[in-house]
Amino acid sequence: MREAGVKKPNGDSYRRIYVVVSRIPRGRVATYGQVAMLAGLHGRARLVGYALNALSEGSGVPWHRVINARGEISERAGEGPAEVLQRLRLERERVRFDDRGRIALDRLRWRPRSSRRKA
DNA sequence: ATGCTGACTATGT
DNA sequence: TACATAGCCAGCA
Repeated sequence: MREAGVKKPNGDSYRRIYVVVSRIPRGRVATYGQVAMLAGLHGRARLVGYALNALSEGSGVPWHRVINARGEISERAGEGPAEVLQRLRLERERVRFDDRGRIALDRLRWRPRSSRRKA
């Protein structure tokens, strides 16, 4: 049982995901799993990838701030400019990549107040 | 209905 | 650190 009897239309899931992604501040990143959890979809990280894939260009959703748990940009099927575009957009927000093309998640991961313990 | 695929992750080796 | 597995779930043949 997921959510203990709480009923929720699956179509609503994408919308929730977009809302969460839209909250990620500039210069910060979040992982697919993290977005899923914040959207009330714990354990359904793949769904986040699905939702972002369905996004259109002028959606205004900062999809480029979502990366995988290893701190890398996930590769899409086939080859496309999306991955390169994602890195360029992040670098423009001053997000740095190391030699292996990874981001220092410990340092740049977005920590919303709701999941932040007192300093 | 079944089976496969995919912008994923946690865990074990 | 890297690879293999199992779990995950929507969309499509």
